Parts: sequence; structure tokens; C-alpha cells
Amino acid sequence: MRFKRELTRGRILDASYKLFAAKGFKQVTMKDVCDITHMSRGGLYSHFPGTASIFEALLQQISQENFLDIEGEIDKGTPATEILNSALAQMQKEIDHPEDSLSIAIFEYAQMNESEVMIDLNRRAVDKWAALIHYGIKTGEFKNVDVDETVSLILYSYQGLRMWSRIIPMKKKTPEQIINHIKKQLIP
Amino acid sequence: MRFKRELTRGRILDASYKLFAAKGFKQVTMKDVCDITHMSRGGLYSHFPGTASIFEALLQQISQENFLDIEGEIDKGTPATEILNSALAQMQKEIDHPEDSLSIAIFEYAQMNESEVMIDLNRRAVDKWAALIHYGIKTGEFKNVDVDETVSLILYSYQGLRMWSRIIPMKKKTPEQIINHIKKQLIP
Amino acid sequence: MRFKRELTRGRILDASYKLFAAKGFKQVTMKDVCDITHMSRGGLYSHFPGTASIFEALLQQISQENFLDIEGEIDKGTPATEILNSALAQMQKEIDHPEDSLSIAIFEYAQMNESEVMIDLNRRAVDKWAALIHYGIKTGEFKNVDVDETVSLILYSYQGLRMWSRIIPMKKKTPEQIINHIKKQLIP
Amino acid sequence: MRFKRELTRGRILDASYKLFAAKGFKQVTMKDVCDITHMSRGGLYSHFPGTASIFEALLQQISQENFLDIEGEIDKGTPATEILNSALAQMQKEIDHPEDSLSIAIFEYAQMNESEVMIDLNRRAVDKWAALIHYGIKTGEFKNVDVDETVSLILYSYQGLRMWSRIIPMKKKTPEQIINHIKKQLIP
DNA sequence: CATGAATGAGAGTTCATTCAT
DNA sequence: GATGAATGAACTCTCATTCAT
Repeated sequence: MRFKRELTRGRILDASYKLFAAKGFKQVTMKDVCDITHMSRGGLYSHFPGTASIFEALLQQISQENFLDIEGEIDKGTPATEILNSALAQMQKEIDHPEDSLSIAIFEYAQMNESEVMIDLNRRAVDKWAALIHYGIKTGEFKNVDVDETVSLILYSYQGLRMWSRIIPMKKKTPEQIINHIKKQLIP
Repeated sequence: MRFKRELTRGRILDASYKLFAAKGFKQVTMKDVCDITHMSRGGLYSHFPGTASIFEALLQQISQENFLDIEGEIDKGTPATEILNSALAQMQKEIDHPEDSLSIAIFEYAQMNESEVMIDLNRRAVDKWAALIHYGIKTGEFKNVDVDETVSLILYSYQGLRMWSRIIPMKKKTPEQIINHIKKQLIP
Repeated sequence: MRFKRELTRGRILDASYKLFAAKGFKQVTMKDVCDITHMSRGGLYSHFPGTASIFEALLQQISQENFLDIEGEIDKGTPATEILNSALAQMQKEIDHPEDSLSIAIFEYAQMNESEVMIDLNRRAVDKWAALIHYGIKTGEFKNVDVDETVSLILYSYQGLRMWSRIIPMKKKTPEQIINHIKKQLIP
Repeated sequence: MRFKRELTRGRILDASYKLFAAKGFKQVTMKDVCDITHMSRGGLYSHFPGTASIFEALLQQISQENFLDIEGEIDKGTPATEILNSALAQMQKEIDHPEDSLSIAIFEYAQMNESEVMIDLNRRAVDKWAALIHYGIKTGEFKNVDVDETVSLILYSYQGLRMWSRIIPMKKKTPEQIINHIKKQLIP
């Protein structure tokens, strides 16, 4: 039965991903999840004691899927420019399809839960980007920029973009401009 | 009695500003507003039919208060550098005191209401910054940057900063770095 | 409106007295009270935040109604024997009509709430009976019994009686026997 | 397999005894029993269809264990005083350790189930004590008291004591006083 | 107009009980 | 038989909203 339990759990997570992506964190109720999964109240509660718990499981899953393994690529010796392009492409993709991303839900969740999770996620993102830039500078592919400053610039302009792209219609070229700007900072 | 009505309205708006700043938009209930204003349910409803309505009145008020009248300063011939510094200082102030700002509430409100308000606010911000940068370029104070790109950079990195500063503890120098970066883009 | 509020409150208390007397404390839900008072959920909750709160109000009321003012009678100089007879008659009445009494509900409530209320009620009962017996001894109406022991005997056999009379059919003479026993202890 | 079934049944009864003693009857759920016995829902249900059924089995068991076999002792010719002392000692023990006893659970159960069980238990207790007192009177060890009255006094003051000792902190000497009182009634 | 009592919809949560495996 | 996943009923509690006074 272990197996069936895992299956249901997976089904719940998949379904609620869609809910959270569409509605953010607070707006999703256990009833919503019941409805979308066609499960009963009690059944759902036996898997997760609340939406926060479901969301945390999703965060776990996401952070393990590890969108782009920058450190791994560095170790493999992939050129910094190539890694940068992949990472930026991924960013662009998320901004272009904001409805598929948990960004807003994560933000709302973070607001309500003084959890270390966000601090952790942030720190890991900072570390990744810092590693990439250091690496690019060392290989001579990147300009000798202020690493901290550049990382901040990348992360926060990205966050700003991806959150507001959910709110206001954004010209297609806007994220491209930001991404270009970042490239110009780094690539000679 | 027109006058008294306006007073009460003002009292409601002042009180709810605090609520929205502290709790965001969705989390504020009409009951909260009743409690904080010591008004009766019916009384409050006779002024505003719901929290959205209160919030819209606040947005109105804010956009009229017009934090920095960039166009006005340009007309007065204030040096572009000086206007820039004021504008950036204001940004920094808001980021340093995120608990006083409606940023998150605005964001939440925008998410739930496909309202033109956000688009409008955004367009006006874009226009202001574009005007400033054009002006600075014309007066020779600013470098000949890509205006659109620079405006996007400023606005979205600012949004990213001010929203995430509510969520994760941010090093004091982080906003300074972003602001410095912006200055470096513009000022030779 | 103060007046109406008090009226409703009284209505709720009257109705829930019946419920608690019939079903004990735990078994009564807010829904039961809604049903019996024909009030809505929210309306009821605006008066009392839960069954415990209603019950506490009832206890308050009861302890103020002050079934028999033993101290008062002593001050008035009523003969001890007469006071004793009244007090015992009252006990008998409660045991004969157990369905009208909150005894079981009080017991259940006490079990769930480490409240001082029970300790208080108990202490007051002890004090009353002790005062009466001391008084009777002083006036020479009562035998020179061990006051503490007699009070314990009275109170606990009474409690035992009134609780078990709810559970098992009790011969009419059983409480009479106990009461007679008590009288024999005290009256020469 | 008959054997294993009995074992499991015993395990369930032992575990639920603790639950009932700690929480009373109503407060114990089938879930609690599952948890404490580490059994599955279905497994438990295949033994007992509900908490009432478990409790009834416990009552059965208890009444068979026959805490003190008064009739047996009488038949053996044990002196009435000795039997009385044992019986009272047992009472005192239960009052001193109310947390080990089902008293409250029994009471709650009786309230909810118009069952003959309580009437039976009560009748048997009455019979035992009556037999003992008659025996003591016959052997000349006890005074020639009113048997019915004395039995009522013993049983109900005992019930009162043991139930209220769960609710209010009771002075150690209180049960001793009651027990002494009983002894004084019987022993010249 | 203001008041605040009352309504009722709906979210959260817990369990007794069933049933496919 | 045993298992434990799932169901669904029942309860608690909170608010937006209405309406008699």
C-alpha cells in the first residue's frame, strides 16, 4: 500500500501545483484541493494537514528538481558564457509563462511563514550566481565586475520582473532588455 | 454634514492604510477596519462597500500625493542629477522601511482585480522615469543610454527589492548596490 | 440596544440550561444551542465564543441565585435545626429531580477545565456547612460532632447521590436514609 | 488462531483501560485506540464495533476480577472487621489514585447507555455490603445498624469522594474521615 | 444616516465507518 | 482475517453583508 499512498500524494501535489500557480498561496483552500483532486476532505487531510504542508512539499520537490545545476556545470568545465545563457534563458522562460510558476505563491507563503525556507532558497540562489560570476571572471570570459552587486542586480530585477509580469501586461521586449543589460554587465 | 462625512472617510483611510501596510490586501477584513476605526459595521458600509473600495480610495490618494513631481522639477529646470538623487533616495527610504509601504498590498490587490489601476500606475512611473532620463541626456548630465532598458531596469529591480525586503532579511548594502548601479548607468 | 442584547443573552442561557441539564457539558454543541434558540451560528457566537463560555455564565448566575443563604439565616438567628432542614430539603429536591440539575454538566465541565471555579464552589459549600454546624453546636441544638468530618460526609454523600441518581433508578427512600443519617449525626 | 485472536483482544483491552481511566468514556475515540495499540482501523473494528463495545468488555472483565470477594471471605469465616478493613482500604486506595480508576468513564458510559450493566453493578455492590454488614451484626462484631441505610451511606459517599477527587484537590484526611465515620457506625 | 444584532455561507478539522486489496 | 486509504457527516469558528431600530 506504500505505493498507492505515494501515488495519491503525487496526484495531490500535481493538482495543487496548478492551483497554487494560478491563485497564489493564501487563496487556495483545502476544499479547492479536494475538488480538483476529487478527494474527500478526510482523505486529503490524511495526506496533508493543511495547505501549508502541501506547499512545503511542493517547495521541497522543486528545490530538488534543481532547475539548473550551475555548480555541476562549472565542475564539468562548461564555459561560463554558456551557463549564463542557459540560466538567463530559464529566467526568460519563467517570465514568459508566469502562469506556470509558483513565484507569487512562494512570495505569499513566505510572507505568512517566517520560515527559514525562503532565506535558504535565497541564499542558495545568491551562492549559485556568485559562483558562476567568479568562475567567469577567473576564466576571463566575464568582466571583472563587483560580484555582490551584480548578483543583487540579477536576482532582484528578476524577482521584480516575474512578479509584476503576473500583474501587468508586459511588453515582450522588457525582460529581454533586462537580460541584455545583465549580459552587457558581464560579457565584454 | 458633507464635511463630517469627509472627515470620517479620511479617518477610515488613515486607519486602513496602517492595516494594509501591515497585513497586505487580502488579509484585511471589514471587521478589522471596524475594529481599528471603532465604527459600526453599518456605518463603515455606508462609506465603503468593501475592502477593495477602501483600497482603491487609498490608491487614488497616494497617486495624487505624487511623491516626487519629476515633471514639475524638470519644468523648473532642476538639474537631472539632483532629481535622480531625490528619486533614488525616496526609493531607498521605502526599501529601508518596508513596513510603512503598501507595496505588498498593492501587489495582492492587483492580482485579484484585473483593474486598470495598476497598468495606469505603472505607465505613469515609466513615463516619469523616461522623461527624467531623456531630460538628463538632453542636458548632457546623463550618458546616452537606452531609455527603455534603463527604465525597466530601475523599476523592476526596485520592485524586486522592495517586495523581497519584506520577506527575507536584506543586507543594508544590497539596495545601495542596486542604486549605485543605476547611478553608474546614468552618470558619466 | 443594550436591552435587546441582554434579552437575547438571557434567552440563550435559559435554553442552554435545559440542554446542559439534559445532556451534560461535553455533549452540548454550539449547533445544539443554535437549534434550540433558533439563532444563527454567527449570532450565537457574537454572544458567547463557545459552550464553555455559556456554561460559565450559567455557573455565575446559579452561584448568585444563592440557593440557600445559610450565613444570612444564621445572622437572622433562625434556629440551626430549621436551617438544616431547609438545606437538606433542598438537597432532597435536587436528587428527586435530577433532570433539572446541572450536576453532571458541572462535573464534566470541571473535568475538562482545571478551573478555579469548582474549587471555589466547593470551598464555599464547605464554609457554609461548617458555619451552620458550628452555629448549631454553639446554640446547643447540634451534638458536638467533628465539624470537618460531618461536612465531608454531607457533601460527598450528597454528590454521590445526586450523580448516581442520574444513572441508576434510585429507590425513593435512599436519599431519605442518607438525609436521616445526617440528621441523626447532628440532632440529639 | 483462536488463541492469537484472544491475545489481541486482551491487548486492546489493556491499552484501552489506560485510555478510559485517563480520559473518561466519551473522550476516547476508536482512533485513540488504534493509535495506542498500533492496530489498523479495520483490524480493530474486526474485534470491536465501537468504543462502547470495548468498554463493555472491560466492565465484564472488571466485574469478574471481583476486587474483593466479600462473599467468599464470609464463607471462609474471616472476621467481619477484617473484611471491612480490607474493603475500606481498597476504597481508600482507589480514591488516593483516582487516575488509575475507571470511575469517571463508568459514569459517563452509564449516562449514555441506558444499560442494565450499571444497575447490575450497583445491585451487586449493594448485596455485598449488605451481606457483610448482616454477617458482622450476626457475629456481634458490628453494631445493630440499619443495614440499608448504612450501605447507602457507604456506597454514595464513596462514589461522591472518588468522583470529586478527580476534580478538586482533596485533602488527604478527607477520605480518611469518611472511612472513619463508616467504621464508627459499624464497630462498637 | 448610524448602529450593532443577526444571518448564512464557507473554511478548517476530526472521526466513525466502510471497503478494495 | 488484516490493512489503511478513503468517505462523508458533524462540529467549530469567522466574516461579509443585511436590516430593523
